[in-house]
Amino acid sequence: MKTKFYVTTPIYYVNDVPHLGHAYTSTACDVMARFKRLDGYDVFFLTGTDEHGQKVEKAAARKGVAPQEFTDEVSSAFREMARSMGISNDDFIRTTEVRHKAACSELWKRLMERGEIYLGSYSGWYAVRDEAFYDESELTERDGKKIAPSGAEVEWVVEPSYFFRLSNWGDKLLEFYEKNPDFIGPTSRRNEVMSFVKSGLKDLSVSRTSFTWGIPVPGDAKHVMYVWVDALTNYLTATGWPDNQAPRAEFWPASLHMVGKDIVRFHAVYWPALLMAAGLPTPKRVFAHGWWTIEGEKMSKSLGNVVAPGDLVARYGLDAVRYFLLREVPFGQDGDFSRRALISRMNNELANDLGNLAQRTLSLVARHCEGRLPVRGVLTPEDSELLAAAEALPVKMRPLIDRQGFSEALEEVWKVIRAANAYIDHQAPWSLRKTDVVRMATVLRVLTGTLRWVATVLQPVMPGSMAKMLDQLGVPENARDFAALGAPLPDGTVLPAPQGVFPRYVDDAA
RNA sequence: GGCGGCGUAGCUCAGCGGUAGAGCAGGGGAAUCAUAAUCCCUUGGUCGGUGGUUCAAAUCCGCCCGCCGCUACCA
Repeated sequence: MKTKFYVTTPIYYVNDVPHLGHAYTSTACDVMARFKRLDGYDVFFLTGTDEHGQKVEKAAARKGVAPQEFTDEVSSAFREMARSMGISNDDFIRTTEVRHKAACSELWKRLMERGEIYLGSYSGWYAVRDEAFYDESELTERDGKKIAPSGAEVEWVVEPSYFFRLSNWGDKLLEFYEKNPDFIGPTSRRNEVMSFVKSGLKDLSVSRTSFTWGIPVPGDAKHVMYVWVDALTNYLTATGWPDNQAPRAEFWPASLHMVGKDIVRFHAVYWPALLMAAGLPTPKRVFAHGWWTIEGEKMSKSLGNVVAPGDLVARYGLDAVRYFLLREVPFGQDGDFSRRALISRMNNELANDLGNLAQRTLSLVARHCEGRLPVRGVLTPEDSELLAAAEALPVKMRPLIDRQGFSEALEEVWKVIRAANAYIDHQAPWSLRKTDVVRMATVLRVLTGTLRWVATVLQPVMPGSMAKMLDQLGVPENARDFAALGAPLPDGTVLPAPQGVFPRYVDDAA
């Protein structure tokens, strides 16, 4: 039986339209999912939308539509984003679905039964104008009145609220982090989370009475669940929970929750605490990636520089964008998305290094080997060295991918591609054609073999382009996973006419 | 304020106790199979500053300077 691998994107909040950041998270998860599938895992890849909460309720009201109608529309925009980015998710969950409400209610009931949730009251300085609570320390005084940073007047408000006994779980969380050093990545986030927990946890207010667009609290319809309790539960819902006979029940606990750095706390503190409190297994890993700036500036609506994934794909091509996102920046750090950097990667690495290597190799095969996979003769040390480097790729990449080291994994592949370019130059098969045809055949076969390994391991990042390259290398569709790499293709396999996979990007703006 | 991190070639970064590295950018050369792509060689750094530990420090410790993150109830 195959090992299970369950990866999730956050469910995207429908108060926003899909932008580069969403595409980034989803693409990273997609690469995880595709890599694991190629490596023989049984993968469940989940994405979806988070649709409850006051912001959504208000946004719908502003548009003059019912919340459900509003979320239907925005949710479909996220579905479309996934399609345009080539995301291979197995399910798309919406928190407004019946299955999800059922799972949330069940989780709530269990927490109540275990005494982990109690009815109390939430009190604080509330600004009616801002509809927000402020901490005492944020307030200033004017004419004897407390004033919020926004300038709004605040008043002391007490309202009933259910609370989760988060304060009981601090020590258990710390113990959990110690025992599972890989639970939070990268390490800098782990440090932050641990210091946050060490500073002491307060009980968490987990219901709201100030709006109604949410999942009702079982047995107390005046309250709706705090949106994060609702949202986090989606990961469980999608496995069919609480039905332990559901087809996907075996996927819990999740292998990896990919998140943006802004929502680490919810995933690395609240979520495991809720699960432990409910007596359920905790996810294996939470990884927080960084943000993109656009041409050196923060992406924001007011700057008008929000990048729509669809526009990028239309202009530069899907695989180039996916490659750039994962190659340009060490995953976990912030990075800058610039047109110049993207084009540089496209032309130097995709067109020149890889595309041109395939093209020059395959056109020599087409012209001088009758378009058939040539016979490999006796190997020289140079031949063996290149092949060994290519064949080591899955082994080298596995641990890197397991800790989301995408750019490092790609760097490993490019080391092999650069070595192959050096090899073809040194071996000069175009000269061997006149002096030693047998040797020429061996050199070309070593190169097509190397390219097959390279194209195979690059499929998760660039599925479309690598499918084309594997077509040209004569690799049948059922022989494109890692397990199939062990069996060389038959000599004489007929190859299609070579075609460029990565054209150079010529700037037409100039 | 507290806790944590970072500051290494023009740019992006790796190295984290043993005579400074990669990619890109710049310079020179080779080759001509290929998407004018490729290959080889090369310029360039007192590793933020300053004290200390050590036979030996970019690497460990102290202080200083400069950036950045976290420091809970919008999601």
